[in-house]
Amino acid sequence: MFTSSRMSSFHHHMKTHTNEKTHLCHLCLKTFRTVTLLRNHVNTHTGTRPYKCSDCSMAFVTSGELVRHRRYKHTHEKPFKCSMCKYASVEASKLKRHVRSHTGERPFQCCECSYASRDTYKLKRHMRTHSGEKPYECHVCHARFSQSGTMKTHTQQKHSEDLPKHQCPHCATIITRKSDLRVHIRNLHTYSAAELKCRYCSAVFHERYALIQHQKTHKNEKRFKCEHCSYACKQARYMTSHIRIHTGEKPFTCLSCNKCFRQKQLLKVHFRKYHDASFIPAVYKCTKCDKGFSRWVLY
DNA sequence: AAGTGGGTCGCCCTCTGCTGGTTCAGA
DNA sequence: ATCTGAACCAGCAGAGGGCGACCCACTT
Repeated sequence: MFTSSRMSSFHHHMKTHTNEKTHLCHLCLKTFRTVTLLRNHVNTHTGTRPYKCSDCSMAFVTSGELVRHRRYKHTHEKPFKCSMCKYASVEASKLKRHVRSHTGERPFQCCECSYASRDTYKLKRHMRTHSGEKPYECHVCHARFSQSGTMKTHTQQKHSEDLPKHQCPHCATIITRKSDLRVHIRNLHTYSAAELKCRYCSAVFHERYALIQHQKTHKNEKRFKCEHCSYACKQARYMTSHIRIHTGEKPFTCLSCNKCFRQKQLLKVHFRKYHDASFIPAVYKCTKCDKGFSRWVLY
């Protein structure tokens, strides 16, 4: 309800209800209620910005814009304070938008899917996922992206020489993206309540990285030891064939002369030597004593 | 009537962080 | 040859900063 002690103010107020816009912009034919509004509008055409900032080179059409600019850039005065957290903003609309992050309100519904956003920009940006629009192009390889940030990261990682690196605080690993470092820490350096057992011995760990480091110590170890002699080897398959020395087992039989062998390889060598007519043993000569060998392995 | 200050709506931008598919080296 | 898993990568959403344009009430 508008009240005023002055008749002029009352008349002025009443004009706001008439929608009477008599001031015409001769450049775009738009009409305005007051001369001031028209003048401000014409200034947007001409580029006239009478309100200049004393602390930087910015200039504005209206005094209100200047005040707001000064709050953002120079005074940092933030009159709109959130009652639920420490957030404060220069503009009421920003506070309104921020409050939605507390209430969960999402007034902007996508017409193509169930997504709803808290502000118009996010909905507009989301709509690109339906339209396939990719307005941002890499100036080097011309790859296209739907968001500027994605393009920026791409350019930095693919085409920049001094790209930032992220050192893991727990190990020597260096990872190019901060978010990937977080994944690395989560997967390898986070305490696990469940025991992580070494696949080669009885050791147990509660952190994956420690387990992996420990398992590496087994790498050159001859873990497979013969129960009957001092023989040891790195792989189980070698032990299987070694054990046949003690058991006398010879599972590979030559079909030409019925001779039996412990290893498939031994049978192969036998067959080529005694039954394969096309086989010509290669002669490998020692570079130092000129002695000849029929097999490279003996050399 | 003109000027001023506060307010609203809308647009665009950046920074940030998570997610899931792909690649590649080592087992 | 195959499997596994860590790092790489693009996609996409959340949050907030900054400005343009305009409107309105009040004061001068």
